[in-house]
Amino acid sequence: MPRGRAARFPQQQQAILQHAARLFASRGFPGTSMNELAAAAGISKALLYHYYEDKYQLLVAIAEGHIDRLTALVEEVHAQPQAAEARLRRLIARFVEEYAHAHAHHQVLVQDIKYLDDDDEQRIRAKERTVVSAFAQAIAAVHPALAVTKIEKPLAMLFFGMINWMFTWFREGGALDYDDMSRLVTDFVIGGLQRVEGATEADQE
Amino acid sequence: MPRGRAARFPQQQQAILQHAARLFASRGFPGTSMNELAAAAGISKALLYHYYEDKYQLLVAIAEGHIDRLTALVEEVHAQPQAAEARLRRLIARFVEEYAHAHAHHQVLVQDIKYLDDDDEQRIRAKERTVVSAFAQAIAAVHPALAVTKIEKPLAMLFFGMINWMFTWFREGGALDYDDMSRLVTDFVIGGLQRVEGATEADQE
DNA sequence: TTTATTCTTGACCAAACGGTCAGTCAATTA
DNA sequence: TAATTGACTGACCGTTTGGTCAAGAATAAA
Repeated sequence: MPRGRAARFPQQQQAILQHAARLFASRGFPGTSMNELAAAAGISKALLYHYYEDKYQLLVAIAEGHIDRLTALVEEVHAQPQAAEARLRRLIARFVEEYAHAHAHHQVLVQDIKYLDDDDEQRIRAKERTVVSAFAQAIAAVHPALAVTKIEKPLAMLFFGMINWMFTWFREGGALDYDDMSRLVTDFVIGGLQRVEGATEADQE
Repeated sequence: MPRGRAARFPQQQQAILQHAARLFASRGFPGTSMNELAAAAGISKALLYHYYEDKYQLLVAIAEGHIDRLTALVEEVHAQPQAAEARLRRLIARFVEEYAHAHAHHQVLVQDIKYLDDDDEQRIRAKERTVVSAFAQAIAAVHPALAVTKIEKPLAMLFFGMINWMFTWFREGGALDYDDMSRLVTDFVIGGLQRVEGATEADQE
């Protein structure tokens, strides 16, 4: 006698999340009202609450979904057997690619994470840390000297700064495309790491 | 028979702006209420409106004040006669220093600029562009080949990404201090630029 | 001392907020 | 086909929002 959920339910939920990500990204979490979101999704506000418990759960779903995809990406690259520098290059290229694809979700992850409860924030930051660690490890594999002075993580963070910020100013259709950017960032990082390695070795003498 | 403004007026205005910058930085512009700000400043909400016309003017004052200081900083370094690489190093060091000093104001400039009216946003973004251009120029002075392919500005933006992001993760008291960070960033950038110069020259052959 | 003005506040306002609710309608299944 | 539930909405709720206002206290110039 019951009646199951409609087959469209997950798609509709996903569509709402997509609109939410775009709005949160451009107007911020507190700056986005549920009325705006309902209008953007083309449904009533009440129906919004049929698909998500409340506004906050949307934020959690966006942030957690994105960091989980990044984690999966790291593991995917890690699983492929290849030389250290090739792996670092591949990692950088795949991240630029993923950020370009999930622009809004990524912006929400970096800019609206502060609106999470302590519990949720800590859980998601922990996942972020594993991603950063994987990057730091990939860096240390190319330049073992950097791990000696324990600056692989700060260097990984400098890299994340570059590409997080990239999507606030980079617009496709200009002189450079994503491939150019990916190559530019990769060369910049590889060169920067070499130089820092040289400088730290000089310091230790 | 009149009565001038109290001598404390500008200081009080400045103190309020300081509290506003800290709150906007940590909770976002739409996420900060005037009640919270009044409480943080230790005054009534009504008195807040004696010192500032409305909430929006606080945002403008924070953003514009900060970008004006950065502009002044660029001109100060530009006025000193010195070699190209020394000037770039000096510029980077002074920026890291200034960001460290005006942490909250800077965060507001980068994260809450989107809440400005079109007019104000355009005016402030124009000022930002002059700062970026100055950096791009300093980069091109060290590596003229980069200007040929017109990638000095993207490279300058990669640099800004590094240091903008830096203040979301870097905390004094750890293994590295600001001087270490400044040196690390500088070496990283100098090395990265060299490598990119080499790569672009190879592309052109 | 008078007088004009600033400094300061608690009480207040309309609008917008996140969220709820009663109820309509359509689909599923027994 | 009758019962049950999911999909969906407009009207509504209490609270908080940015902002105002009348009025008192403090203060400096005349």
